Amino acid sequence: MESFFLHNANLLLENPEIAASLQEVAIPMTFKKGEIMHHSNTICKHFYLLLDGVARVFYYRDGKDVTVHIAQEQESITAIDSFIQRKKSKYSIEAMENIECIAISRNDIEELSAKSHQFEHFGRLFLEKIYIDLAERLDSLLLHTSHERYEDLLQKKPELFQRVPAKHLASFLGMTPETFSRIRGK
Amino acid sequence: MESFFLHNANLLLENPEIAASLQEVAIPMTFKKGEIMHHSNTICKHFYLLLDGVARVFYYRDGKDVTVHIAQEQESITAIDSFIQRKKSKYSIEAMENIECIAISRNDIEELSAKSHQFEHFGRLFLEKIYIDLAERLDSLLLHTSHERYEDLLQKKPELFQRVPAKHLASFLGMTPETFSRIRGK
DNA sequence: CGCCGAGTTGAACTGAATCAAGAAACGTGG
DNA sequence: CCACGTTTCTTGATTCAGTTCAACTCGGCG
Repeated sequence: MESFFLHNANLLLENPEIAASLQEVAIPMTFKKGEIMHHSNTICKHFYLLLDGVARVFYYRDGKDVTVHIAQEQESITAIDSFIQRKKSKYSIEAMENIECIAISRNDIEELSAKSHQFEHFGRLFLEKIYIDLAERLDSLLLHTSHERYEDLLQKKPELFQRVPAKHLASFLGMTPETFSRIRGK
Repeated sequence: MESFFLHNANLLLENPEIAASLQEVAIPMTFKKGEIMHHSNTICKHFYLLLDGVARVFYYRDGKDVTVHIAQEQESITAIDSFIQRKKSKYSIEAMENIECIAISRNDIEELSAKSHQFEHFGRLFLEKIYIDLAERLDSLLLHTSHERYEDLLQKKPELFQRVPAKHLASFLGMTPETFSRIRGK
């Protein structure tokens, strides 16, 4: 397993033409720690590439706050359901540190895709990548124990354990804070 | 939740130009019940659109046969990991009834995508769709009990309960055959 | 007929959730 | 910079859904 749904945006930025197109429409934005970058039940109009800081996507599952995605620098984050389906999202996005990022609007992405075959192509590649990530995440949740998922994340993204509150890592890994704490305490 | 990962291929066929392009490269194929349409540990070169019959994608998770996708008529099936990443797949595909289908090779899809912006566009839409399906499947497994997942599938795809052996439905729903049987017996 | 895989049923087990309560960390205002 | 209240984390006891293991039944097919 590679990224555990932490999308690396390099795919988009490493191609000069794509990067240049994105430059033109990118809007630099900042968010303060704790700020909600996107509110659930609204349409998410932006796709964010983080330059600094950590953010998470979460929603309320049976009244409980569940984190489904965490992104750091060089990674992307959006309310994917809304972004794809152009309907109100069940997800919110929260800045967990002060964030510097660039935002690209859904409309601009559509326009660039319509205009440029190559851009459309990279859009497809990006979706292929996050699809595989998601399939791996699903496998991990079904196949591995809480212990194994904890160790896996610890190995792949140790920084997160310093930067993100334990309760959010716990729900991201599909376990309760109590279980997370017990595993941490060996 | 809509499709529980049962991709409907109408997206591809309802557009006349796309359908016509696909016609040109589509290879009609048949498989007998029980036949393996794709062997794991080989590269899956085809994407199948089923015209008649039921097939499943499965792999061995800790030595156990786990079904991860089931497709009927008008739906598509492939070893998605291999198809996207062009590497050996961990999945196999098995015909659970005699199958009539058309096969489209990965190469042809790539060529059509390179040649036709519109085709590329539909490729992207298709991926968006299966991404949302997969996200819903993940949610379902985390949020709902075995009971609820059973009822959900029963309501959405009652035909499958006649056509597919219980043990495969069980693993598809993320439970043991015993649990499946107990739920079925009310 | 007799076999064999599939399905059912029962009993014991278990990983993780839940409930509860105390300790530590945080941040906000004085 | 400290005090206080709130949130987060830890630790323990209990519960539960679902797995595992095992035995038995059924139905199709040689």
